[in-house]
Amino acid sequence: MEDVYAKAFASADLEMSGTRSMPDAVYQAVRAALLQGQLQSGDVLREVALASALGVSRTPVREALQRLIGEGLLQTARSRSVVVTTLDKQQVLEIYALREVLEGSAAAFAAARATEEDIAGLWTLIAAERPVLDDPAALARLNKEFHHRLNRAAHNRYLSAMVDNMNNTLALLRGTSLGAPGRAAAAHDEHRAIVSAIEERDAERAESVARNHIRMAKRVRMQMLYQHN
Amino acid sequence: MEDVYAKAFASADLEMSGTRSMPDAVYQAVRAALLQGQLQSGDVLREVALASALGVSRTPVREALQRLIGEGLLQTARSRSVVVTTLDKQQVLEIYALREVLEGSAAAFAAARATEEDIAGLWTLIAAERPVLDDPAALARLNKEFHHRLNRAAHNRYLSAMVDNMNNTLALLRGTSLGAPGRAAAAHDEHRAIVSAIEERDAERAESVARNHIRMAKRVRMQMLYQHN
DNA sequence: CCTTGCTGAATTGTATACAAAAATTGAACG
DNA sequence: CGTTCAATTTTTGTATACAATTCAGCAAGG
Repeated sequence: MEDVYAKAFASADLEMSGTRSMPDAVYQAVRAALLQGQLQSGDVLREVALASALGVSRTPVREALQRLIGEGLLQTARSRSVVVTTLDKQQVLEIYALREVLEGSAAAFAAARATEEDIAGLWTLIAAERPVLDDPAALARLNKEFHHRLNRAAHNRYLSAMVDNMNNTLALLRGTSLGAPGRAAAAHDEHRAIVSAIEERDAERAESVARNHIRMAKRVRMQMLYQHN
Repeated sequence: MEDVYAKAFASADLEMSGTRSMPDAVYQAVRAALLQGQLQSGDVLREVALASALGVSRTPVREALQRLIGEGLLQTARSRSVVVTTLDKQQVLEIYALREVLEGSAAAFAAARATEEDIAGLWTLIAAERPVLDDPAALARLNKEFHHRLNRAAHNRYLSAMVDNMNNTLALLRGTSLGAPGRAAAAHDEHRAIVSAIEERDAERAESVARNHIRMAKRVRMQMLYQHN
């Protein structure tokens, strides 16, 4: 009875604070377990096990799982069972291709629409990166927050939702590209270039450097995953 | 007892053919009613009414509604009730801004990756437009199919899903911009320009004309909705 | 005439019972 | 030793019961 949930939801006693509904609390808990890697590609999620681990009935669990399936973090196997999504090489390439488009546009939009507060917040995050450039885990957290805030600075909720979704899906891949030698410093510089362009309201340059940033991340990622391209 | 479901699901006896599950059949039925305008922005969807209209219990209905909420076609009001999404002007602008990015990229990708069959299919659809240029309803159907096929020709499933989702959301707005004087013929020409660029494998031009096509559609739509810009 | 608060009806949220489907086990057989 | 099939168990799908919440109508008071 090797129970994956014991480990994934050990201390997670359903933070109902800040969440309106019970399915939402389950959603948050499972999502966190996915993004933090406590659940990995291919892992099966069983309704009763999840329900008892979280102290609710199957009904809200099912709703939460459905939602995560809709977002692409989970998928149904042909036997009805729900598993953590596995991305093949082609899917990873498609996601990065789209991410380049979306984050490039987000940067361009941000150059036109970001508020001074948006820009100040981005600089603060970049400053926070410097002391942890050799701590991939801490840097990954900051990096995620940086991209989230950058996308929000575009002030287009549909765009933000889509980019966040793409980035969450990529989080299913184990490890972070920021651990590769020299990548941390390079990413830090690229972040600065993006925010500089936004600050100068240069949409064209913002898009260009943002796209370049994603291409670099893709290159490192593909090397880590498949040792080529 | 003014029942909106009687009209929306009168003859819809749950096409379970071609759909794997019951919630999926409900999803298809509600989605069709939404896209065909039998349900309009603000309409409330009640679980028991829907369930009895479709001859199932509330459980699969709830799953279908959750899915449609996730896609943005439905939304929950603060009182827990589920209503058809209402888009305000700002949301429409954001969707068109994103659509310009996405369909532009789709056209650019298609220029690189479309198969000969993809291109032939697009020409066939364009040819089918000509005889119905003065029938907005028929043209709208063909137009939807054209954009769907164009996006698929990009061969990026995430991009396709996102564009389709944006277009479905826009379908919640009543009427079609293709009814505006001269718009049908113009859109027809723009479609030809897009496919020509793709056929010539000119990604830059494909993106440019596709973006222009969306901008034109936006302009007409905003005029229809708000009588300006 | 408008507001406020109460009561009953309607509606959604959650749990659970039961049915259907899938997975597993183990025994028989090659 | 491996394969196949049947019986058992597990797991998911659907319906339904019950609880909690929200809504509607109406009466009393300002």
